[in-house]
Amino acid sequence: MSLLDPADEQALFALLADTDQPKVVADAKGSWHALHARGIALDGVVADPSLAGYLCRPEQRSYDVGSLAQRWLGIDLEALSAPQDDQPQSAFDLESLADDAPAATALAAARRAAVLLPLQRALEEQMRQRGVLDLYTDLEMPVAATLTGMEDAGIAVDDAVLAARQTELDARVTHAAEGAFAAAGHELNLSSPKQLQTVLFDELKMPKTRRTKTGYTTDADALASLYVKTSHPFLEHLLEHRDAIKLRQTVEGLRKAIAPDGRIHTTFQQTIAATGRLSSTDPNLQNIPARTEEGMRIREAFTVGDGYECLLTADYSQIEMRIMAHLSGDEALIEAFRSGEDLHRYVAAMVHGIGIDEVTPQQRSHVKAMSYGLAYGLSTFGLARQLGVDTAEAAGLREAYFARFGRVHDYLEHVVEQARRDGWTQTMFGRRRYLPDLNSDNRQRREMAERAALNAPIQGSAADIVKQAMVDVAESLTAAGLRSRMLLQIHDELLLEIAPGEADAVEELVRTRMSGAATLSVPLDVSVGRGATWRDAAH
DNA sequence: AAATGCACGTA
DNA sequence: CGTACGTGCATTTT
Repeated sequence: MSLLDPADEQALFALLADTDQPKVVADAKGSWHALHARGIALDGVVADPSLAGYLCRPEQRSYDVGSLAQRWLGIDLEALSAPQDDQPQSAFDLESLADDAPAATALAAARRAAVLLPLQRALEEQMRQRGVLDLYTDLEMPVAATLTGMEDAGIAVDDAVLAARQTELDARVTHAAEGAFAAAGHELNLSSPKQLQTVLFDELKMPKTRRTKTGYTTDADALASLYVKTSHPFLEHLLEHRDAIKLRQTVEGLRKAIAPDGRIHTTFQQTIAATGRLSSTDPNLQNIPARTEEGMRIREAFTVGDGYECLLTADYSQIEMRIMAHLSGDEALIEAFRSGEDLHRYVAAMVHGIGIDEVTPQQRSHVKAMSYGLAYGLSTFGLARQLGVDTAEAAGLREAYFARFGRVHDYLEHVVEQARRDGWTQTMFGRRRYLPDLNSDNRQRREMAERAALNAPIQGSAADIVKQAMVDVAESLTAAGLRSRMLLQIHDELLLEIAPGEADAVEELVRTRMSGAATLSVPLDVSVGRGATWRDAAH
């Protein structure tokens, strides 16, 4: 039986022949644009990133052709393909298809290829029905092309800097381990939660911490609170060891990832995050340390490459809060952004009914935590824990906050309510997230889905806007004939490599395109920095 | 060898 | 008892 009718076969051949036309496919690894990156247009359009979790079986988040074919065409590719040791990972993995590959292998590959065109039709129809076809063609497809360029460019890394950091961290790890062993009275594996629990709770008789599935937590927060209670030197050394060993493994991973061209080429995943964000792997360049001095010294290793003038970072200020102001339509919060005052001081002044000059640093930081917690569905209990105050005080803060910013509260409730009714949430650009657990009988699952529901439109709209900005920036760079290029996206930040003499023009262009990527009822502020290293640029 | 759990880095 | 990720290690399961 042929899976392909003659018309499909002809269309497939046309598709294969047209190498200029960008084609995106979900291959066996869930990697979208990899094929496009290599200039191999051997595939059809089969998936859309915003369809995570419902084009495939709900419990499954991958987009492999097999499961898509199963769900949308009722074709079981596995059953059609005889198991083969040398079966390629996907139909498009041409290099693994040796000339003398067994006929059955070639047949299996052909079947996977053959299914693509009907699958493309089925999925496009789904996207059309769900109102996300434009999102796919006008945003995700251009983003895929942009990502290809960013991956190919990579970012220059100074291995000498990393080597120096590694030597320092080796010493810190050794020293901390020796101190910990002395304090414990014996050696142990400091990376083993199990062994740590024995030492902390059995040998040293410390008070029990929060429970995990397998025992008691030894996370940094818990260790810090144990240190407050016991002042035991073992805890100091352990925390120091944790910190140093984590940084060391980050540095080691980065060094291993340096390509022969002296640059690191990450892979951006476009179809993983349920909210529409990108993710970064091999290595993950979206979680390079930034908050501590030691972390910033790792960022010093990311440098401007030969033939370029500097790095430029551009990030959105408080983009999620701005989206919340826009989506909720809360006039007070909108005014807070329009005022040009320090946001958190302004909000704190409103919450406490005092003048902006009377806001204490602690009031500001508490209100800041509250504001950020809102978008995550932070509970009163969680807020209290984070601020180190009792739940009554946290509840009071929450009440005062919503007394001034009531529309925010109403909006968040409305989002969840509508999601429960529709089964999905929606971003500003129409990206959906399906949340079947909103009607779960299991309270924990249901409440987790509720937090996800109120977060998804906010995080997801931010992702939409940044993606739009990326497409616009890339288009403007090309249109202006500039040689500067985008290298990384870190959720609300873009990092570019600036060609000689282009810095001012690119900064202007990036500011314009980023702040104009969407029109909100509050301005989209962008802050820009330049420097020879990532650290220096991030100012 | 593969899966799971914990811990921790980023936005 | 705060969302979204990726990675490495230890440990358990297959």
